[in-house]
Amino acid sequence: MRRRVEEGVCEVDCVDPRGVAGAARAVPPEQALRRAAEAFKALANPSRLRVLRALEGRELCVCDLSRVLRLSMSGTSQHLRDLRRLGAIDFRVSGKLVYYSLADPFWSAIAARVLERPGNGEAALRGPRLPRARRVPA
Amino acid sequence: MRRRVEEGVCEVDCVDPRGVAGAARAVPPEQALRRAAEAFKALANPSRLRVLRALEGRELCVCDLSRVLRLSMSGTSQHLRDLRRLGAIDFRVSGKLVYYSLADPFWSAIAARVLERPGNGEAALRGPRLPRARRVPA
DNA sequence: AGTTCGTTTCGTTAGTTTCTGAAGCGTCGA
DNA sequence: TCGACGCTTCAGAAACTAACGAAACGAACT
Repeated sequence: MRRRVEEGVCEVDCVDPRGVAGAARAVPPEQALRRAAEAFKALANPSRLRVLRALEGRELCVCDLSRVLRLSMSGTSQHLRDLRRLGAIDFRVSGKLVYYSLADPFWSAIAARVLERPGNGEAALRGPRLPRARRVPA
Repeated sequence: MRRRVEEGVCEVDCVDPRGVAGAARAVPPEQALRRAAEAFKALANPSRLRVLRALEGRELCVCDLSRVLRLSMSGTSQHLRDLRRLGAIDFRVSGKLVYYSLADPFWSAIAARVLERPGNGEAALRGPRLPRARRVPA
């Protein structure tokens, strides 16, 4: 006796309506989620993390940074733009050179915490296959 | 009198060889960077952040979660796989249902910190154009 | 003025992410 | 033992990302 299965919805009001309601209340508004996701995206790249470390305690021009990143200067410039949008770095122009430096320590601190985490995100590199569920009595 | 400009490299040994050397020393090894970037990638999505909040203090089955995410069940399942790879969540099978819950508080704490940041990553949403440099004497 | 050169922007290409729907797996209840 | 159903996996479409080289921009020299 099918109910709403036709509509791609599981059972009537599904397993735990109160849990769902509570969860819905606990979830931040869409815009905050999008913002935070954007921020994490800015950190989600090895070259950009490299920049945050390279600038720890020093300022460097784009040219030198591109050497540290082993990346073309235009590629480097684009990563720097992303980090600048995040607010993680700032720059200063002196003649022909543009010197970048850390701006908001919040972001470099977060990067550092994840980088220094013992066996950091190691799980994230385990092959695509995950151990399958072991059955547990209700 | 051109030097190495032909090769796409800026000037001889560029602006600040000592800074470059220091930065190169400060930068973590490639693998650590890749791992951390993977971890941040797992957090860099509004739906996955939503999951981490929804599971705060409760466990939910995939079916209910897909309702909270307003997403197909298969899409939900894939996000859960990613978070599981990260080690952020865990699951428990009971009959036909699979209940997911938070595992390592490290990751949900990081997500929370960024989500709760006042005006979090707001910069990251400023239009693509950034204010251009103001000149500053050397 | 004209050239040089560091930096940024643009245009393109290759690779990645995210979603949906279909097919498959495994458990429960009839 | 069969069908129903929750969940996962697969396959494919659409959108996005990361890299490069070419072109543009602008400050500093001649």
